[in-house]
Amino acid sequence: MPAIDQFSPQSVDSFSISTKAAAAAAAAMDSTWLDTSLSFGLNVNPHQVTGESLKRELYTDFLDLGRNHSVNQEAGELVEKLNQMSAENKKLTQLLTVMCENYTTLQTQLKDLMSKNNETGFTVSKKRKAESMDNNNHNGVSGPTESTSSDEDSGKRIREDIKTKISRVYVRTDASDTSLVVKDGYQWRKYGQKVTRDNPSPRAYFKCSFAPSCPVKKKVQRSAEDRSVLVATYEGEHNHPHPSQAEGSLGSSHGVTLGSIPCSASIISSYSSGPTITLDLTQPGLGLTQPGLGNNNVKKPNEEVKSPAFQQFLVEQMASSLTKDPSFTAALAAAISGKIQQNSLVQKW
DNA sequence: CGATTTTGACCAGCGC
DNA sequence: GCGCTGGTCAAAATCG
Repeated sequence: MPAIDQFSPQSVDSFSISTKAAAAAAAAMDSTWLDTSLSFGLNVNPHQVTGESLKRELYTDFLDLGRNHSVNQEAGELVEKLNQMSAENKKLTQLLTVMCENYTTLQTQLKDLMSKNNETGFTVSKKRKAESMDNNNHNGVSGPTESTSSDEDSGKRIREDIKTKISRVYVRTDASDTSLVVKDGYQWRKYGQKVTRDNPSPRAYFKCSFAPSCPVKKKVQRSAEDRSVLVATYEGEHNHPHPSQAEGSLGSSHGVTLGSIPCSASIISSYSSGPTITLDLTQPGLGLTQPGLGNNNVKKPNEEVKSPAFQQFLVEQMASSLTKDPSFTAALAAAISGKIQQNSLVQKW
């Protein structure tokens, strides 16, 4: 599962380590290098530096600096900046450590839930005949004409035992955005739209573009409680590869993938019965919570959670959430610029 | 010009 | 049986 590996704890650890190294370097600079630079500024002493040419160069530089500016002031500002950077690096390191821990915890919980689900399975009783027939026709050869009245009773029994994959995904979008589009990487063909009784927002009905060979259907409707949340209900399983995977190139993830969801979202995947799992990526702790989105029935995670497509979805959402978080990007930028500054200063000195 | 979306009509299940 | 409701169909419109 390459997508998961891209955000593996190992990779986070390595980044964390490198950030720690940067922080350590900054701390070291605070105690030694900065003191040296300060001493240059206040009382230039080239004999503290080894290498005659370097000493001369530094001495000349600082004499020039002293002529043009207040060296003391500049050194003070530099010390302040580097202290800030050091503190920021430490904060970032801590954040990454916490994030890594949370990620590991979340992964463990997800595995637990999936294994539990695999043990128990679930049964959905269908209200509508049509739905049941759709569920029976996963090979895509669908249509009421295939059902005969003679096997109605046995059909009923079969329908009762039908195990259909129904997953629900909540996507936070702009409330003013009226489009009922949930970009999940697959291609869908809209075949209907209805206003339902319990929700003033219209419900859109989609079929997979690979239909009739692919039986998957999707319903998208805004949440009645929170109009900024789109509720996408998936029925069935795709019997073809994810378009982005089918492309077979590494760059495919830049195309129509789940990462293109126009939001950093709270994503909830669930069965139509069982505990609902809310993966709230907007929370710093990436914690599991119970949603208040009107699902009075408790829901279980679907096997779809286990599918590469969905895991890629999760990973991309995590990455998206991180990259869209201004504080995270600012801290990252500070860390990187700190490193670059450090390197350039080391080269110069 | 083919694919997709829109939208009113139709169908089927359910409750009364 | 009738009405309500959710889901689907299919012709027309729209889009690329």
